[in-house]
Formats: sequence, C-alpha cells, structure tokens
Amino acid sequence: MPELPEVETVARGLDQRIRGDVIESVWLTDKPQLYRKQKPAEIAATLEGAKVAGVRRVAKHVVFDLDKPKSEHAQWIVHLGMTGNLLVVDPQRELKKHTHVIAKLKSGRELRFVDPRRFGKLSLHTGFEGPGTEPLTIGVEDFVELFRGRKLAIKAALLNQSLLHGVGNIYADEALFRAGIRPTRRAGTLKREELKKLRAGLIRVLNEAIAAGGTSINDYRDAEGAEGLFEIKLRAYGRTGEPCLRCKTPIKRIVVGGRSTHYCPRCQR
DNA sequence: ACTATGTCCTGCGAGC
DNA sequence: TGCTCGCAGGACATAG
Repeated sequence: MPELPEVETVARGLDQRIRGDVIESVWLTDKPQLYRKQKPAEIAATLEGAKVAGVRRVAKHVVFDLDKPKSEHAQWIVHLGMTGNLLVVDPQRELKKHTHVIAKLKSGRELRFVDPRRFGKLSLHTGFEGPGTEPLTIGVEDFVELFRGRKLAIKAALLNQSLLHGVGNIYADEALFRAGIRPTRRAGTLKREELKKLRAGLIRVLNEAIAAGGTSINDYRDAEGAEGLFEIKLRAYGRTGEPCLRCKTPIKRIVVGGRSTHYCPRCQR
C-alpha cells in the first residue's frame, strides 16, 4: 500500500523520467470513482498540450506541476489509493487490466495509470498543499501539539491525514513499535517524552523506507513498474504471532480505528 | 469540534 | 480442482 515512502519513490522516479516531456493526448477512464472534483473531460483538456515541469510528492499525492500557457500553475494530482500504479512505458507494452489513464508523451512513451481497486483519485489543483503537516520536517513542538487533548487512539491519530501527511497502516505500526508505545493509548495521554520518541521513530522508519525505495509488500511498483527493489525489515506490521525482534514475545494483532494493528504486548506500553 | 463507523473496490488465500 | 467467502485499507460520508 502506497504510503509516504512509496509515493515519494514513485514521484522521484517519474520526475527523473518525464520532467520536461509534453503530454500530447490523453485517454481517461469514465469510471466515476476516480473523480471527485473535476470531470474527466476537464482534466483531459488541462493535461493535453501541457509540459511536465516536475513531479513531486505532497502527502500521499503525486503532484504533476504543469507548464501551460492557458492554465498557469495548473497541477495534476494523482492519489494512488491502495493499488494505484503510475507507469512510463513503450506504447507497445501490453495494456494491463484496470488501466484508467493513458497519456501519450512527446518523447514517444506513454504514462499510464493502473488501479485495480479504484481507490485512487485524479484531480486538478493550483498550489496544492494537502490537509496536514509533513512528518519529515515537523518540529518537536508542533508534533506534540498535534495530539494535545485528543481522545482517540494514537494509532488512529497517526493515520489522520489532517494531522500528519503520509502515514498509513504499516508505518504507523512500525513507528509505534520503535517508540515502545501501545497503539491503543489515547493520543492526548502521551507524555512529551513519549511523543518525542514517536516522532523520532516515525522519521527514522520513513527515511529508512525512502532509502530502500519503498516497502514493496503487495501492489506497489516503482515508476518503471519493476517489482520490489529492496524491502525494509518490518518489526511489527504483518508479524502476528511471530516473536518480537527485541524480546521474543509473540506479536499481537488487534483492530484499532477499523485497521489491523500489530504490536508487542511487552515492549509497547 | 471530535470521534466512530460504514462504504467503496478487486484480488488473493483459506477452507471445504 | 474449483468454488465461496472473508479480508486487505485510504479517505470520505454519515451519524452520534
């Protein structure tokens, strides 16, 4: 599932490959779930003829900064959802099932968006910022302030994109493991020192994952559609029943905020 | 203003 | 072998 490190990897890969290229024509699916803000016709009209000034990540979104005389500062925003993939391929390449976007590039290649589960979203923006704060640059004071007075479980708070950008189910579990904090703790009850540890653990695991090119568990592919790269060693997520890497106690699985949650009942209090 | 829960969607693995 | 069923979860809608 694409979280911050995976989206970062995808965006960097795309920036490297298509920056400066021009979108000559676009085909967009009419599946309505992909569109919340604009209709496909409007998106297509904006994309066609636009030069890709750059590709970057904001929150869990891939942002294409477009350079186009008639719509200045236009941005194409792609959310990968659970299973979204952005591929840059030769036009001869076999068309995958669930392809929702085909953009023909001046260089002769095609940018394609494939998303079987259709949790992804396509939209247009200008000056896109996202609803919350980027975890890699937030300071300790602001981090502590995010959770003050909140009654929901810290795990659920970490997943809230209006607070922190880009943390999903995997890295939430991993950050809490590294910080030794039980996912069910009410966010507002965490001590300043605990939140400092949580911030440090989160930043560490996110940076490790970015350095490894994303954790490729299920549906994630990099910008070239290649399987895998490296995988970081997960210490909690998906390790139900397996021994804690620190104390050997079996990792427990519970549900928090409607999401599967993994933790060590001994190390995380 | 918060928080909790249901919903969308397909592929895959478990179980029979 | 082939089928059904349940689960996976990001973000939003809705309810409390």
